[in-house]
Amino acid sequence: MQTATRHTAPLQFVPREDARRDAAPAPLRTLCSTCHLKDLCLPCGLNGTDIERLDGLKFARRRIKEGQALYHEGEKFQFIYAVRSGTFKSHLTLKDGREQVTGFQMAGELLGLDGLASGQHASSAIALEDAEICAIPYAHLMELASTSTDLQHVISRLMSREIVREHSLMMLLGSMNAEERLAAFLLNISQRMKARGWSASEFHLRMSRAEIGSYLGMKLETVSRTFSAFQHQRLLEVDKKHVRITSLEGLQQAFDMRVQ
Amino acid sequence: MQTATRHTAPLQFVPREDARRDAAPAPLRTLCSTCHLKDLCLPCGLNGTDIERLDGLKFARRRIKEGQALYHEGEKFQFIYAVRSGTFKSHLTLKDGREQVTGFQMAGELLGLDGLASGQHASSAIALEDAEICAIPYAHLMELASTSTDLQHVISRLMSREIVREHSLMMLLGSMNAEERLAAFLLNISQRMKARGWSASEFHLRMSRAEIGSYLGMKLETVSRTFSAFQHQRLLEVDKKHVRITSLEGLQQAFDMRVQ
DNA sequence: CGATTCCTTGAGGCATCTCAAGGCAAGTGG
DNA sequence: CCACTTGCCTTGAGATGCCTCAAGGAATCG
Repeated sequence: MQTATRHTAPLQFVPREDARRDAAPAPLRTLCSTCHLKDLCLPCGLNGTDIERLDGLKFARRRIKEGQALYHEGEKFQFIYAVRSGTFKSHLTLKDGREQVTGFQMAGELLGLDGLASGQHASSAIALEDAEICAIPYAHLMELASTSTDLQHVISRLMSREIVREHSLMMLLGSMNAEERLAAFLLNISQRMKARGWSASEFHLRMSRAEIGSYLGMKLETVSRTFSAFQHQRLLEVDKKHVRITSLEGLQQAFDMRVQ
Repeated sequence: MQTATRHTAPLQFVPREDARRDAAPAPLRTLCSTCHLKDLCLPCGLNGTDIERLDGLKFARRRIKEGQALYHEGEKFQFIYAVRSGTFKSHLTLKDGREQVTGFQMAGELLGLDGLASGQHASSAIALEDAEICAIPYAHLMELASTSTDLQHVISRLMSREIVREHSLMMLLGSMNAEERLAAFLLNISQRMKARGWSASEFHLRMSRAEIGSYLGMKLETVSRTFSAFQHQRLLEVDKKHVRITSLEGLQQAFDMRVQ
């Protein structure tokens, strides 16, 4: 295990040295209402007035380097994190050192909601590439929510979405075979890429075969073999982490075999 | 499939005929502050003033007969349900007719939180025995929450708890073998029984082998064989659905092999 | 250039699934 | 009350999909 993954990134807002050199530092105040991710992220579903109310939210932007942790399992829960750029994995660590990946988070998605239950983070979040996040103080968010029922609804809805997401994952883990699992995974990534304005058919996976395997409940060798099988079936073209879906219908079919 | 499971129980408060005969009808107003489940259910963690505020909540009590649905996947979401008595299963139905059980709910636990995300229930809830629930209108609950930040916190915490619960299930489905899965399941049931003042070592399972199997991601035959294996290991005494844990330590060990 | 990490592929083993048969308990109808 | 059905559980035997172990290739890094 790398030492980097054991170390939590500093809490304060720190534009990295190289960022200072080749670009203007990020503005001190970032507003939800002008954020390019506002249709995916926290403000999603809010009307004009409420989005402006969200602008009252003071939060820090932080850069997280690849391999660094945003938070660790067991750490005190204080912030909800919104991914601005980059990709994260959430995972639990088992007693014997193995990990179960519980999710991958992309731009506009939230991290840390599982910490509310006990006041401690129930999982760890690791950056899979250099990333940037907004750290929203939970207490402050709830304060703001008490002034707007719509904002309360949005927060509840986001948490419910997480529950629904995990339901489908349980279905996947509980009753699908290797090909169905990987097809479901790739179709999910594809949709999320599309929602972010990227190509739905060609993308770069940020996670390793082992991480995909942990997420899907299979060994890395099985993930690799299933990628190869999809290539032979002419559903994909794979070059390491670069994936091109050549037959979306075929993938859908592999997935649709069992799922609604 | 029985027709009963395809039919949703009526929405209005209906004391059943036989209930009217052999007992006084349930009171028209049920108060959270005097409920025997208040330490497990919605009021959990609230202080005196806020619990009394919860008493402003108007909700109906409903009886659900064994096999009947509280709600179906796809139905409009309007209520959060609190189990007063009885046991439920939540499940998703796959295209090919098979089902994935996503959880079992006991007295004091909440049902329906997955409906918030889209305004439609994402799963179905079926009573595994005659049961009674409180149907709490979600809009009304949120109205009340807008008057109390503590109540908001409690609702968020309950949703977060559901996320954490599903995390552990993912860990179970993703990286444990049959014995570990069943041990984890039985220990979980045992804890929840204990929290309700029942015996932690001897209880009656309300769900079938097939339902346990669906929940744990294994076939009913494997569940049955694993029960038998535990009996041979002198960890359990099993008679159909009646289970007596004779070695809690042994079960813990079967489970602890991998999990924190 | 060696060390390291990640990926791919092969061969064999094993845990779980599949298929099948039979037992038990509860319900039903004659 | 008995014969029959039905649902649920248990157990066995064989099949199989995924895992384990192992080797080697490709890319990255100091």
